[in-house]
Amino acid sequence: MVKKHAPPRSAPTLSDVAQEAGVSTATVSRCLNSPERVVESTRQRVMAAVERLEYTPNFAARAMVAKRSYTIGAIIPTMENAIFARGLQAFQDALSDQGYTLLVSSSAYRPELEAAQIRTLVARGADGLLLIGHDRDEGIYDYLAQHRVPALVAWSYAPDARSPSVGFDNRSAMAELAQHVLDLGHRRIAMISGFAAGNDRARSRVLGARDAFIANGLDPEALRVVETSYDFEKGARAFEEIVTQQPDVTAVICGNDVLAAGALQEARRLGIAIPEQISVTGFDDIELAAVVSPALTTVHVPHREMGRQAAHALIAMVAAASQQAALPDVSQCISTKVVSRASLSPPPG
Amino acid sequence: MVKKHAPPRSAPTLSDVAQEAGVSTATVSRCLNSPERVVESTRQRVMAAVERLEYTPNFAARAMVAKRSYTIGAIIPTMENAIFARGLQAFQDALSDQGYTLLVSSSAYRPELEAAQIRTLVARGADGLLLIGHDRDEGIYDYLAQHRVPALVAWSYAPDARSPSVGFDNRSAMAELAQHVLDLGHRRIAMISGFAAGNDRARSRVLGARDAFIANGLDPEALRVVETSYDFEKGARAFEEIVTQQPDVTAVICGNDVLAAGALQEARRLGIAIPEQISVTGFDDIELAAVVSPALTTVHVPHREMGRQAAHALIAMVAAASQQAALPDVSQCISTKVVSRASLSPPPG
DNA sequence: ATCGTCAATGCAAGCGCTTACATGTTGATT
DNA sequence: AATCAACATGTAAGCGCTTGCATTGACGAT
Repeated sequence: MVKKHAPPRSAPTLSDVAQEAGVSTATVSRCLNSPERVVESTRQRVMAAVERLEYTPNFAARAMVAKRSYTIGAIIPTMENAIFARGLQAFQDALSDQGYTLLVSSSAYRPELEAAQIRTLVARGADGLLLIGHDRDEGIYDYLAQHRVPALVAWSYAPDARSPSVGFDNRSAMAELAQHVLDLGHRRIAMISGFAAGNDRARSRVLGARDAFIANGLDPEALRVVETSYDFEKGARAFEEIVTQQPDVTAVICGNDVLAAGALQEARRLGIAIPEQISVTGFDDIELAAVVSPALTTVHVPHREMGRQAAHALIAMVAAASQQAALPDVSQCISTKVVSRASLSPPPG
Repeated sequence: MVKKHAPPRSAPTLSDVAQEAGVSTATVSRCLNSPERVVESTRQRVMAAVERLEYTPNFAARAMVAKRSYTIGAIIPTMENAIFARGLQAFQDALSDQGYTLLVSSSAYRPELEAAQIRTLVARGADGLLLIGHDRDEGIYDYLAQHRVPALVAWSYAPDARSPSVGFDNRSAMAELAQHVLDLGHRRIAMISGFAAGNDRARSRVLGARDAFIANGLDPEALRVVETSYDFEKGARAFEEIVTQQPDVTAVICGNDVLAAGALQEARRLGIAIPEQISVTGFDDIELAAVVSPALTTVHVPHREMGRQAAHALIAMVAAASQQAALPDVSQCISTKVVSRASLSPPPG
């Protein structure tokens, strides 16, 4: 007779544990979810059975009945560069602490992809969503509202937008940085910006720079802006374009550190001394900013702090939503500050 | 009399659709999952109802009965720096193309955290897991086997390890780079490595460097190794330690580009010219490597390619597992190559 | 006309869990 | 000793879906 293997025991279920411990499934469930409701002695017996069987509750089943998945979705424009990485890491850490899991997607800065991913995440039962920036189709907010999935916007603070946000004021942050540039005496300034379409952060930063021009009695249109995608290489190309077409610029304000690093690299290639001939500034203060040479003068954004706050805010929203309560006001403006490093100095001459 | 709102219609279910279309739930389910099994006319009626109600299947319910979640979990040591970002992005893109969603966690290089996260992801019903490196407790592999969750290791190739892997040969890649260093005439060499404990990649890289020493008839113990965590600042400190204690070194091999960038920064601070006084090398070839100055000589790892391949491999494993089939052999060694840039030159003198 | 066949559809079980409600125990109170 | 909280535990319904099996009816063959 052929020796029978033990049937490939598939994952133990609640009732396996119940049987093993000699109690009902309800008791096991209670041990796991509200241990105070079951008496010490039973609990120990149950827990022992749980250990012995290496039981782990089936998530789908739990989510189905609880109508909560303890999952948060995040859709970021890209995972490739470090812009969102640090903040997202902090976001995830804070989430884990509260027993939530993170589902991430990246949209490659493409609105239609983002919309599709939002639907996917909602269909997957995400309890809440983290979105970057405010700029998106109204219909998406309707969809979210209808499905009762709270969404929080990060990386951009806008108190009266459709969604609450935990972020910073891109516009005034950039205005402050531009003011530094102007204070040093620069007047022929160009800006390399991320594409403005569908990106309120990029747009606000340009507006901020122009604000500073206005505040100094200058024509804001004198700020030449080159738009491109957030990419080293693109930053380099934009810088090249600027110095070719406008050889007299003395400062180039970049929409973020990645673009600025690209500009620096191109400058080196072209033999342009930074900051002696041209000053360059960044935005975000990712690690890169301090490592390139010359180190970048940039706007420091406390990404970790923002990520953590965003997690708490979103969890609060989810909790409120699950009790049908009114959404709490969780919006928060995280403050930024300009950090001065070597890449910015007075104009030559 | 108070005007009643329509009851906050919660998400429509299969049976809502069935009723709307005048068919049974089974038919609706079939329309959605195997449309060829239902006749054209009925299908149209059902689809119309689906549209009208804006029905989206409940994911948890589906996952529960199908025992498939179309979710892949990935646990990476950190999201903070760009080491894993690019590969993970490619991994995610490939996954999305196949209808899978990615669940990510980061373990902060802490084994116990990683173990906990593996359990969480399995409990969450991940169909498969992407893990970085081979080094972990045997028990984890047992756990995974018992739960029938296929796991693929990436960033490290080891054909006879417990798990299949899609990665590169850290050891020989580093040996090749070290050979370049030796070829230039360097003999007093130090290495800044990531912590070796629990990190086979870090260990292999050190071994690789020693291999090159041996191949050149040198004492492998002559390679002084400083271990630290993968962090700019730590790289800087380690570099400082090395040049203080061994002022005669002419080359510092770093375990990755982040450490190397830290070393570069510290060298600048100390007024040490790279590569004139000391050469520095990295590993990974993340974008950073080309942007710092001097640009880093490093080992180029095709992260995107690796991510994509890993996704396909893992999906194949999941498919096999779900049909109880034997796991296909998906292991793959991705080839790397040394890229020479300015940070490495012959020793002074 | 009768029967068999097969495609289309319906019926109903059950996935693993939570929870309202029912039942059983205990000990304090009178 | 009888009564009754108050609490511990069990019973069982059902969450939304898929799927094996039963049923129906149309059609061609006899």
